[in-house]
Amino acid sequence: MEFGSYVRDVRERRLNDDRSYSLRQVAGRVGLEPAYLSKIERDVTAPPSEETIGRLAEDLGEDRDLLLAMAGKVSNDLRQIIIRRAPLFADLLRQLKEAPDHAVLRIAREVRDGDW
Amino acid sequence: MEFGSYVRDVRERRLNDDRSYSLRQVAGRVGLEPAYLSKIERDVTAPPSEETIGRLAEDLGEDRDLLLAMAGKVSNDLRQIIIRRAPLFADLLRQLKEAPDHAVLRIAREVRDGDW
DNA sequence: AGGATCGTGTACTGTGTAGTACACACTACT
DNA sequence: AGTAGTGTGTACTACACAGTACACGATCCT
Repeated sequence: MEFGSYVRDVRERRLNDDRSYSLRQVAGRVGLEPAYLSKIERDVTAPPSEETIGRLAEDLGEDRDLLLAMAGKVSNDLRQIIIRRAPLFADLLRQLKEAPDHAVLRIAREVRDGDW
Repeated sequence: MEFGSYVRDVRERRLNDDRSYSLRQVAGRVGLEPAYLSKIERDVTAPPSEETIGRLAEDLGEDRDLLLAMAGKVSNDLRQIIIRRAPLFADLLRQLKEAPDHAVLRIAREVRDGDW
């Protein structure tokens, strides 16, 4: 699914039981021209900037990283984490490319529990 | 160190025992105008595109991911790995942010040895 | 019936990206 | 002494990015 159609779906679901989720009102809260948000939601134009996607995700109660991913972007803080130790993290990510979800999850859990 | 100065240092080191590493010849092999490479090496202009950095890294025998990182960029294939399973990898990376190098390396090794 | 709200069509703008093209002065051979 | 090669200054270009501004017709409310 495209970024825009997904945003539209989410917004319209919210709109069902909250009239403040009209395109115009969301655009107002997020700080965009309604015409621009309209074009975004119809995928007439490319997804907006990372900052705008962040505000949109917050207003719609969606996961910021997921929304960014649908826009083909990676959050700036993640980019910085990789860049700081580039060859190291590059290798790790390429190793993890084919690893199943539960393995990646297990690793994240182990690291969180601090057993290094 | 800035991207450009680093490239210049590397190139001049190569130039010491191989006259084919003049700015003009490298530019020729990599497919750039000499004036442009000159501006890049003096950090007068922003680092070039990912593709160009890749060709530069190859010609200079440098690590592609490292050079990209110095340019503030992340390789496209890594971005795709994250984007495919965005919230999952986002969480993992944030967990690993403070982990020491040897811990990250150990994880990469374990994954490579396929014990999941 | 009439104002408020709704989504959208069209035109325009400023900034950044990723370079090319050409001319110039300096140095190094031979 | 001449020519080949070196790095650099300046001007320019094409295209993408990230939007704003305004007008329009349709719908809802009361």
